[in-house]
Amino acid sequence: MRTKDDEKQKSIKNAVIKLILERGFHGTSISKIAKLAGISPATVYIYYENKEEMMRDIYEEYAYEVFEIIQKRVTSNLTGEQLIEIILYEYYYYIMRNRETFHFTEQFSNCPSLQKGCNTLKVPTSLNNILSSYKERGILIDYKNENIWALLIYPIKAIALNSTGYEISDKAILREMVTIIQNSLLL
Amino acid sequence: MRTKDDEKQKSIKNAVIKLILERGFHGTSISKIAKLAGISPATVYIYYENKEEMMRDIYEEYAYEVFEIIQKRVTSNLTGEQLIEIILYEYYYYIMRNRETFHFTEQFSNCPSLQKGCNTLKVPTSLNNILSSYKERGILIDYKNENIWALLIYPIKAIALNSTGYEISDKAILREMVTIIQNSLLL
Amino acid sequence: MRTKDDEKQKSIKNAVIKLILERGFHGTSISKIAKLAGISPATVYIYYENKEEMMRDIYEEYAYEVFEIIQKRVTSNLTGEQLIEIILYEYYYYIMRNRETFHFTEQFSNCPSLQKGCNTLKVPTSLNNILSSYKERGILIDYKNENIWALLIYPIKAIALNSTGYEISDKAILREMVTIIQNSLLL
Amino acid sequence: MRTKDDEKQKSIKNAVIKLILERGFHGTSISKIAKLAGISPATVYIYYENKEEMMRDIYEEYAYEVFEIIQKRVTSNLTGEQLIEIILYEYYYYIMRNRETFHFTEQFSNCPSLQKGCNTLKVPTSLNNILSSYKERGILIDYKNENIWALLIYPIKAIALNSTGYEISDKAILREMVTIIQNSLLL
DNA sequence: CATGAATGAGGTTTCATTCAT
DNA sequence: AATGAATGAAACCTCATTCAT
Repeated sequence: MRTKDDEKQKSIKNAVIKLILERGFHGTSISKIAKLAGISPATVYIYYENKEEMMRDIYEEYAYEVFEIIQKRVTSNLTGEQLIEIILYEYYYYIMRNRETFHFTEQFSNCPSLQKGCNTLKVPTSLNNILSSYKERGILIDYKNENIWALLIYPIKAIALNSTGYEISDKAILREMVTIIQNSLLL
Repeated sequence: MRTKDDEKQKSIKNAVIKLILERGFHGTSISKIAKLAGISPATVYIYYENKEEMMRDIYEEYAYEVFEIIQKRVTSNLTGEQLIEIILYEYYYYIMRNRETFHFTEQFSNCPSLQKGCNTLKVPTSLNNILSSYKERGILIDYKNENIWALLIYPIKAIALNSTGYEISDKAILREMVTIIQNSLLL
Repeated sequence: MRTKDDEKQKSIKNAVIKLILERGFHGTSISKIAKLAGISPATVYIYYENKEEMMRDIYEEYAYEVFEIIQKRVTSNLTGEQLIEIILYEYYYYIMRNRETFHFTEQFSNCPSLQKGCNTLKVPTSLNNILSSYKERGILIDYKNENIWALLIYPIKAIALNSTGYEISDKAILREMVTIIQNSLLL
Repeated sequence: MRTKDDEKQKSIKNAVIKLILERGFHGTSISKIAKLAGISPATVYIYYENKEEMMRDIYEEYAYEVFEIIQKRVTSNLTGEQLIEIILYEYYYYIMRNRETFHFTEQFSNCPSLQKGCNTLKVPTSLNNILSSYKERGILIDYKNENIWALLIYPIKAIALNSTGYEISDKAILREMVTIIQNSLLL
């Protein structure tokens, strides 16, 4: 028998992300995915039980990616300023480097019918542990974690999505935002 | 008859928003809309040229609504604290009161194919003028407007979307967020 | 608006019966039906909610037809011999005249998955009343109705389905069967 | 290995019959059969050339089973009453014991496309010989064999298929039917 | 012998839109 | 203006079968 082809699954994923970005969810059909991936529509169903499961699987693969990246760059011996700077920069440049997958996950998390049965995105515990450690050491103000993450992530999303494309002004905005967040969260 | 028409158009809009929330974009078809609105599919095409135009029209009607509401509550004789508190509270409770239309517009603004030909959401000039006025009077720190709005709006979105449903903890989170934003934006 | 076309519905029914007879249930697809009826597959769904409902509807239309025909020919002033002769002959020639619809209904009643939700065929009350009347008058032996119908109908089915096509021998067989049944059911 | 093969083929057959009963012909696919039989779809094609041949093979295996059973129980030294009683009872209880295979064969024999190339069911010669023997001895009335079999088999089918499930009334109906048939066929 | 991967063909159904009244 | 009928195109998915191991 033939063995399952990782390349093939990868090309399905790429096709999904490309199409979602270009044409949105409705506009991304199995046959279009298959055509772009260079396989038969029927083959998709060897790798995924149905369209919904396929979307969820790909979503969950990418949804946590950014947190994993951040996690790798963050350690407990950073200053508070460094901690915030790294998180914000990493998040910002992740979006810029991965506009496609980022848009994909954003669309997904705004579509209630797709999210059904799909764990809503949670910040990994280990990252919350780091926050706790900085709070205990009196570096980070003792705000609720929900609010801290809302401040670390969402404003960055806003400026990344509205990015002008002019590198100089983008950098200035990001630079300023880092300062604002540092001032608001550090003692 | 003028009245009749307006009623019909209104019932189309309501049907669209209800269906989008319940079943997402795919899952919202002309015939379902027509059935829910109590009219014939063909009648939809008397009011809108096609589906896309219909969606865009409804989107634009609701996208600015929240800013209009905020604008009405904001005047130049508020203290900085009041200004920020009002914007944040109004935005938060708008989302809570209008989850349906809010989700609709959020989905829309994340779907590239729908947004085509549809002005991306911009904060109205009058609101930017108010920011300028507070900056000039030395009340608001002179950050870039992009960043100020990113801070006034996006963290609130985050906490509104993650709302637990328990009023007490929701209120505490919101209360704290207001304080944080006040501290970070006011001199 | 266009009005629903009875001709169209009739041609759908004919197509269904023809195809079922030629190729069985599996082998009778909506698109084949539509092609044979000269309409679009989508149009079928204007007349029937889905395939199952379509099949059931057509089945129920024809399943009772034979009983209606028998009913019209049967009155209470017949002798016992005449009663049985008429029922058997009518049933036999109905099958011969309507092989297509008969086969259709037979297949249907043997397919458990199709019958689900479809009243199993029952002999109409009025016919049962006639049996009762003949029993009360001491013409028909007082057997259970289930058994009487099993004898009036099923052996005829057998010989109609195995019909050789040679009219002379077919007639002789039928003639003999009438005698047998008369002898077994009449006092 | 011989044993292994036979087991596999048997498990295919069981899967087919189970699925046919549960979900009808359409609804019984090679892959479902394979899954239920615990083998690969491709393996089915080692045992059968294609789906049609598989169905026919299984049909022919079971179609004659009931006659074989009857044959074993019938000998020439029975009285006429016993002969008829035994045939009717054996047939009835065969259906009750083997509803699955019985339904399978019934469906098959009503589906023209499946029957193609498949000998239509004929009563085995040896059983016809027995009828002849009883006729010659003046026990059985000299009706045509077609009619005798139509009376021995088809009314029983009717009452077995309409079985109420209440053993007492079922038994009474069967008991009565035996008497009727005995009276109508015996001198 | 046995397998899971692969697929073209086709299944049922819904879609956005137009037609005829 | 308003409608239900009508439809070509396309949606998702399964099928019987073959391929490569």
